[in-house]
Amino acid sequence: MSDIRVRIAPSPTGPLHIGTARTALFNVLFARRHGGTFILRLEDTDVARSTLAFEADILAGLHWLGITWDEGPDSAGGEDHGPYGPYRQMLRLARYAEAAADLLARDLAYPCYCTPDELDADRRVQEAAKQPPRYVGRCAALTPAEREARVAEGRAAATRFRVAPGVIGFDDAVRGRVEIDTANLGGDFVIVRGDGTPLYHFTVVVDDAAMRISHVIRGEDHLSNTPKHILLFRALGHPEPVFAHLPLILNPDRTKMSKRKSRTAISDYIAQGFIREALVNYLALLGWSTGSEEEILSFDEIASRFDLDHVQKGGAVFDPERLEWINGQWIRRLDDDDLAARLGPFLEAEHAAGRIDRTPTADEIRTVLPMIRERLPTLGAVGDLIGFLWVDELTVDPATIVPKRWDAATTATALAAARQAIAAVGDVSFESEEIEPPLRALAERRGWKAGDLFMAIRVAVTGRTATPPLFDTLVALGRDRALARLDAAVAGVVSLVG
RNA sequence: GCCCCCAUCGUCUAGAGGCCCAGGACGCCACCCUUUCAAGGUGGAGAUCAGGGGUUCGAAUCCCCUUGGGGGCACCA
Repeated sequence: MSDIRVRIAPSPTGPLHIGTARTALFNVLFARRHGGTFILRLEDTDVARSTLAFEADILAGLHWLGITWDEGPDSAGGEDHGPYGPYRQMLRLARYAEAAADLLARDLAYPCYCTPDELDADRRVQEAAKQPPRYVGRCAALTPAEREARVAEGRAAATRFRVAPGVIGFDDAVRGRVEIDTANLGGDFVIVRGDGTPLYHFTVVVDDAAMRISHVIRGEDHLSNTPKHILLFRALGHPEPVFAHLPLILNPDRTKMSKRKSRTAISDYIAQGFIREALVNYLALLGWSTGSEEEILSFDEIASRFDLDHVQKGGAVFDPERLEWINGQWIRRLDDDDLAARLGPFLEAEHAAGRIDRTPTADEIRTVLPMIRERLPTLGAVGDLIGFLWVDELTVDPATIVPKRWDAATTATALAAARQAIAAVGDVSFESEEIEPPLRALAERRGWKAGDLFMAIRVAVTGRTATPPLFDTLVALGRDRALARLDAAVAGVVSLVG
């Protein structure tokens, strides 16, 4: 195992986001490609917004995608494993406190007694003057006596890190050289809240240092914050990792992908019936490419090709249609048992929602696979596609049964004749090759276009104009039910004739 | 307001000075296949490589400027 160590550090303040999933994916891919270690660390210091439910959603989502970590918590609220634990920040509070005390002792940081109101006021003044927001430094040079006075006032002290003048430069693995003047960092920044809980910029560095992270691969939204992190690494006396900032995933209007404008929760995609192979494939290709024209790739194939050099710099608009196409490609590649098993939950959901009257068995699903596999953009489409197979009372509007070129009388006659022809096919030989010839012969004999006849039958027995191949559908329905539906349809259409 | 990043078909992208008057994929259109819908096949429309200057014998590829877009600037992560 190489000494490459990367991590994903989600915050359990919301369900697993598409962007987090992709960042996690790029990190594992990088680790797997180079024989490194992939770590999962929970950044749960925002106690007000973090929940165990979100934590569970995130871990389950990553597991569902097939993303596994070498170090970190196994499950929500579960045990940590790995030599650098614990891997949830609320369990590492003592370390942050120690690091902060060290910084304080060396005067690299100082206690700040400013109240939120004071800070707000400062910000408003700066805004009015069209100045960039920045900490004014009110507490930067307090004497011991002045500090004691504020404490005596009962003011809580936050800890601020001193930002020294200078230019911070680093070689981003995807963007190249980046240099930022610390004068633009907004002044000394808070690393520990007044209540003693540490803040993100601080914990991320303390932990990345402690966990020996070698490459920080994250979203571009952290690019501007990187100098703060570098300053902290240096203050803590730890070598800086390599940084690699990935392009953002965008809404259709090219702003950072958000819940408001796009579907961002992985669980939504799972619920719609996207499969992990497709999501992984699609996400990997969002911002990265093989450099070749390969499109459909498995996790392992991607892992063997992955590199940071081919990561795009510009943001990428999330394109649901392309995802759906890739999903269809992967669904077609699944073997029967696998596909049937994955379809199960979706059919159960259809049943639970009352759209079908019973949940088909795995065997039943398997027999119907050949006629639906190429017609499923998502697993969730299965109900609309063949749900009619499992409804007891199919209600069909008679008017929809009449083909465009036909009138009701012709339709009634044709359906009745078709009913006879189908009934003539015995129960034992009720196969599509046995059903088709007599129906075609019937159409020819009466001068009907076969397509019209078939369409009338199709709508009569399924209630839809778009279905899997008709004869396979009739077989799947079974002779008795097919005939019963035909009878009902004839009656309906006859009533139309009046 | 300040700082940083980015810029090839509508979208995802190939392209790392001549192989490019720019290739693939999604989507779109047409045709083929066909009982509908898909899938599949074939073909097509679609990008003066954001614009303008350079450098070079030669630039989508290098440099500069402009424009546009995005991100960041919290006692959020």
